[in-house]
Amino acid sequence: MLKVHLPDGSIKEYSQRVRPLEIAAEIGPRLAQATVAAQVDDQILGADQPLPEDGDVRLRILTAKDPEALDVMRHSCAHVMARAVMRLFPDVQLAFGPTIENGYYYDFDLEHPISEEDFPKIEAEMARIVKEDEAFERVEMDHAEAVQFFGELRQRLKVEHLEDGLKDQRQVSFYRQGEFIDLCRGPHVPRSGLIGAFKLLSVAGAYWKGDATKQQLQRLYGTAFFSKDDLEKHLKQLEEAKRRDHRLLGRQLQLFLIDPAVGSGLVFWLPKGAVVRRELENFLYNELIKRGYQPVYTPVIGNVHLYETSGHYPYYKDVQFPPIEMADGERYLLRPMNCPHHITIYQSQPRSYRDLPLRLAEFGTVHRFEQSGELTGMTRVRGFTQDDAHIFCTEEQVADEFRGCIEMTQHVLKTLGLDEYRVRLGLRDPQETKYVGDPAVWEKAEAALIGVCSTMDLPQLKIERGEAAFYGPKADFVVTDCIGREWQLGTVQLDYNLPSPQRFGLEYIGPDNAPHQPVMIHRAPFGSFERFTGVLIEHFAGAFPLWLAPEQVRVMVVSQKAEDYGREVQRRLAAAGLRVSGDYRAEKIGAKIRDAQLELIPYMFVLGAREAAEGKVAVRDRLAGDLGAMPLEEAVDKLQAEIQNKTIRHVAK
RNA sequence: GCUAGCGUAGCUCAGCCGGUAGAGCAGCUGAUUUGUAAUCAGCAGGUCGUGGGUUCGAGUCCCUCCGCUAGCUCCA
Repeated sequence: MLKVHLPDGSIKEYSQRVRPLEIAAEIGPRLAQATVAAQVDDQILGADQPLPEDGDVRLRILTAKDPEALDVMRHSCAHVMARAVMRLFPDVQLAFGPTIENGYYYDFDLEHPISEEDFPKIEAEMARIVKEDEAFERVEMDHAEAVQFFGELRQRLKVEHLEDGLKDQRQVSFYRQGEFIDLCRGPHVPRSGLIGAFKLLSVAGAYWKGDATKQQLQRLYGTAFFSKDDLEKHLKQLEEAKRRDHRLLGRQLQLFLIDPAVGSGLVFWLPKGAVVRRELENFLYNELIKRGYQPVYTPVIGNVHLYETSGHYPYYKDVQFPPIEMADGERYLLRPMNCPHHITIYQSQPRSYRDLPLRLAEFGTVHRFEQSGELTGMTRVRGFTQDDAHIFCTEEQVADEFRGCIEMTQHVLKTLGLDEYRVRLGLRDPQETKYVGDPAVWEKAEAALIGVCSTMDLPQLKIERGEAAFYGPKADFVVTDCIGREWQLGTVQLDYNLPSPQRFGLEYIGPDNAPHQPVMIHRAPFGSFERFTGVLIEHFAGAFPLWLAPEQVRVMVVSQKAEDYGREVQRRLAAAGLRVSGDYRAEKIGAKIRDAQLELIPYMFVLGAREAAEGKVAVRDRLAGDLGAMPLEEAVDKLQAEIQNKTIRHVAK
C-alpha cells in the first residue's frame, strides 16, 4: 500500500504500482497533458518512473510553471539535439550532454566540423523531432548488458564511460526516443512535444572527460525555454551583455588599450581609464591607512634564488615569463607575486611580538605568462597590479586579522555597489596529503576562520572542503557581474608555508624570549586593478558614479557668444577640484548634449546669455535631464556632495 | 596550449561566380552662431592582419604564421 501526499494536503492510496503521470491523469487530463516531471520527496523524477509500492511519499507534479521543470526539459532538449545531429551525421559518437546554467550542451566526436552554418539544419531537424512528439522511454538494464548493447551500437565513448566512470553500477538506465537511444540517468519529459522554444548558441572544443591529454570533442551549446517569450528575453539579455562588454566600452570610452604589437595581455591605461584607477587607488589607500597598514614599494624583478626559496620557481615555471639571464650568470625573474619582497622587508630586522601584526601593503605589479587562449580583455592579462598586502601575525592574532580583511573587502565591495557576491571558504580535504604544515595548526586555523565567518554577514557563505591552497585555508569573494558571470576578485589567504623553516624561516621573538614562527595572510580586496576595473566597467555599463567618472562635468555654450562666460565657469569648476572639460564648438546645443550623453558624462552645464547675465549655470543631469538654472556655487556643492558620498545613483541593469 | 570561427579606413560594416576598394560615423577645411540627444557643404583617409602559393589577374581560392572571439584545459 502506497500513500501519496499531494501539495494541497490530500492523500491518495494505491495498492498497485503507480506512476506520477497516472496520478496526474486522475487529477485531470489537462494536468496530465502539462506534466513535465515529478518531485517525489526531495528528488526530481520522470513522470513515468514508477513510485515505490508501499510507504509514504510526498508528490508534486511539475509543469512548465515550476522552476525545477526547466532543467528537465532542457536535458530532454539536449537529447533531441543529439538525435538531430545523429540524423544528419550518422557516424557521430556521443559523449555527454548535461544541462548548465541557462541551457545545455552536448559533446560529440565527429569528423565533420560543426559550424554555425550547420545550426539551421540541426534546429530544423530538432523542430521536426519536437513536432513528432514521441515519448521518452526509460529503460534499465544491468551493467554487462549495457556494455554489450552500446558496443553493438558502436558508441565507444559510452562503452568507455560504462567501463570506467560507471563500472561500479550494477544497473544503468538509458532513454529511448524513436531511433535514438542514449545512456542517461534522466529524468526526462514524458514526450518531446513538451519542449518549448529552443536555439543553438555556439560550438566549441571540449576535452573528453575534461582531460586535456584526451581527445578533443565538439561541444554544441544550446538553450531552451517553455515559451518563446522567455527565449526572446534571454537572447535580449545576451545582447545587453555584449553591449556592456568592457572590451567594447573600454575602446569606445577610451579607458584602456591592448596593442598586440606590444604584447597580448599587456594593458595600457589611457588617460580616462587612469583616472578611474587613480580614484580606486586613493580610495583603497585611505582605507589601508585607516586600518593600520603600512605602504611599501618594492622591485618588480628579483633574483631567481628568491623564488626558488619561495617554491614558486621552477614549480610554476610554465606560467612565468622566463628568467632574464645576465652575462655573469645571474638570473632575474619578473615577479609573479609580491610576497617574497614583503618577506624581505619583514626579515630586514629582528621582529618582536610587539611589532605584530605587521601589515605591509603595496599596489604591486606582477607578471604571469597566462596561456594565449586564456587572455580576455582586462579580466585575464599577463601583467597586472594587485592591491596586495601581507600581514605577519601571531597564531593568536589570526582570527582578528582575518576578520579585519573580510570587513575591509566587504566595505570596498559595498562602496562600489557590488552587492551580488558570495564567499567561498576553502578548507583542506583531510584525505589529501598535499598540504604543508601541522594538521593540528590547520585544524585550529580552520576552526578560527569558520568561527569568524559565522559571526559576520556573509551572503551565501559556502564551505568547500579541498579548495584550500596547499599552504593554507582561504576565503574568496566571488562577484557576479551583469551577465551572470562570476569573477573571483577579492581573496584572503592564510599561509603557513612561506614563514616555515623549509621556506623563508620567518621568526619573531615572543614574550617568552624564544623565537616563534609568524603566520602570513595574503589579501587583496580587488584582486587586481585590471580585472576589477574590467568588471566595474561592465557593472556600470561604462557610466561610472561621479567620484570615479573620468570627466565629471562638461561645460557647453549655447553659442560662441557665451564662450567667455563658459571658460570662466570651466576655470572655476577646475579650481573647485572637479574634472571638467568645455565644448565651445560651433555646433548646436543639441549636438553637444548628444555627444556628452553618448560619452556618459554625468553632468552638463549649459550656458547661454541668460546664465551669463545671472551668474548661473543650467544643470543637465545625464540621467534626469534638465534640472534648470542655479547659482554656480550651488551646483558645485551638489556635485561635491555626490563625490564625497561616493553616491551610486544608477546601476544599469 | 587545444578546437572552431573571424581579421577590409580611427570605429561600425558592405564588397556576388576571382576583373584591380565602397558607405555611415569620427577627422580636417569652410559656411552657420544656434536653448537641452545629430546644421550644411567640401576634402582627406586603405600594400584588404603577415608571408608564400595557384592564376593572365587574388580582398575574394589554397597553405604558413600572427592576432582577436567563443569554449575547453589552466589560474601561486
